[in-house]
Amino acid sequence: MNDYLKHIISEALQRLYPDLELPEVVLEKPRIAEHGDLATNVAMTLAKPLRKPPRAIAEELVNTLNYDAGQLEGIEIAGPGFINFRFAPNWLYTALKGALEQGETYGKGRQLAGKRYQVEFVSANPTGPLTVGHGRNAVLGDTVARLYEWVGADVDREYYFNNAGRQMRVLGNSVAVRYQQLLGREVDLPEGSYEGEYIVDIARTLIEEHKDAFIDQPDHLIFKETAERVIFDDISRTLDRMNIRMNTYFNENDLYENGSIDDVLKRLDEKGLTYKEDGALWFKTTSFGKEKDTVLVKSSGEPTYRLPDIAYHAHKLDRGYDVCVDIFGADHIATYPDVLSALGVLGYDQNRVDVLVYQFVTIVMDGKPFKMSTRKANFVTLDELMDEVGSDVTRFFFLMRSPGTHLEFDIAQAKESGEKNPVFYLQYAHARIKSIMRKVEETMQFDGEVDLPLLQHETEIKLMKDLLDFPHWVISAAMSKEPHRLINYLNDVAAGFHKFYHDCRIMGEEAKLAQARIALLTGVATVMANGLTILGIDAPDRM
RNA sequence: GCGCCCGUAGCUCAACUGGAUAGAGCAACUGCCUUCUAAGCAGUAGGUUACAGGUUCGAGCCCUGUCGGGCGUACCA
Repeated sequence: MNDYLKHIISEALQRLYPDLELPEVVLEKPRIAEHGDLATNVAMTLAKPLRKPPRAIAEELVNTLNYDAGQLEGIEIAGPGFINFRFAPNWLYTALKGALEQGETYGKGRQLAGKRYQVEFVSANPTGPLTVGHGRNAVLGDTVARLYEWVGADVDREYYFNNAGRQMRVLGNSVAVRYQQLLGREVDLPEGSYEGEYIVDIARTLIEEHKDAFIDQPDHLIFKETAERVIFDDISRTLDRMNIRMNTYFNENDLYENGSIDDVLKRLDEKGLTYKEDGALWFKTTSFGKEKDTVLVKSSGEPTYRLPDIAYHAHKLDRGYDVCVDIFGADHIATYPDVLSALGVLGYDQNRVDVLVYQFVTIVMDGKPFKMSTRKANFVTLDELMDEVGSDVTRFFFLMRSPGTHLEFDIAQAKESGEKNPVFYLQYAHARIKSIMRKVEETMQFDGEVDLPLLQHETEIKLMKDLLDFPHWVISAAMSKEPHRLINYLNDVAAGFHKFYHDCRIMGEEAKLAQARIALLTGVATVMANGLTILGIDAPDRM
């Protein structure tokens, strides 16, 4: 319908004003239902170049418009010069029928068909369990990946980690100290160690497996390696509970072993963009508008994290992805321009790297902001949260707000809210429909074709129109990387259904009407189920 | 100091990236269950979109400045 209108409008404009450079015709759904189904503002945008009042242009345009009366019921000029289009009811029924035929594929698009996408997210180093602080990253990344899949892309999910840095050494030592303590040695945990109880658990498993074999070798790699293994197991179990399955875990160390790091250094050097000073190797970021140059290799010979970051992105693009998407919090925003600059220098198309930056989550506990620290072990893990509220509520909570705004996560409220949490509003709509279906199946019999035009009630019309918007919102959420748009939409659909539930009945109605209504509800259930699937949230048949 | 993000109802947040009368959920108040799930529906109340200018047919959204908050600004990750 959208394309059809665009087409006839452009055509009319061409006939009216042959000399004019055609503007892009924008159609949008008016916020207010009385304003029709779709509206365009072309008349207003043309007011200036044509030096005519917008309403006059709109009138000329409407008069020359060639349209099929079977598709459009009415065209009006309103306000400062909007042209409002009203669809013929027939169009609505045909479209609904089409949606019903698609069933669980309804809403799938082909916008990114044939494209290979990679989404890199979570990427927490294995120093401790995932906390609610990681939750937003994990859920956003996975859901954006699902959205890309839904619009046709082939998507890989990747977890990038580093097990070689200072923090990991501290981790290994923390385990070693706990190990010694458990075996009766008087050793103090050094300042800055990991204090969490899980460290003691890891030490305990080491004792079970090896007794006191390593009591005099606190520097033995087994401490770090065991910790890493146990913690990674824990992390992937947590992700699994949240319906997140990674395709690959990429170790930063591979970039050193496969030569990517050296390769990047060499190629940057060939472009004359690096130099040595004070024993360190610098990247001339000033030539890209930054105030200072950036250190790539410290005077100690150790690279800064920026160098592997660059190499990692180059490596990802070399692996053949059309687009690589990073999900990260506002604190990492600074690295992004450097990586992009470097990739540009290395000859990559910078548009192949895309970033979703989300604002921080403020944890509120006992009514006060709560600063978490993995090291100091004052944190709430995602597992603990899911024990309380389940994974549906957890996912929903992180998705319901725009990534660009700060998210306040009140632990107490999330735990309390349980049943009255907004996610239940959506699930309830689905369960309620399924319940009706079960009842109807037992008591009513339908034969013959469904007669959709029997759906005439105001709330039925509204519902039908809402259902037909689903594909639009999937695309919108995917392309903007803003899953909350889909949530807002599903909320509207659920509200429309709940209203329908009160306005219209099925059991006790005349059979043909009941049959048509069941068809409509099938559509609603489909949209709710498909939408919740995209969000990684269960659509229960009963609650 | 400089850079990025944010500031919308008492609270938490929307507003499809410049459209028509700024909307939901909590919290408050009022109604609606002998009929398909009241985890619901209908209604009342709540706003100078932080402030001051500017751009244009039109601004919560764009530009400038001010105030307030967050994050950066490391030879830390």
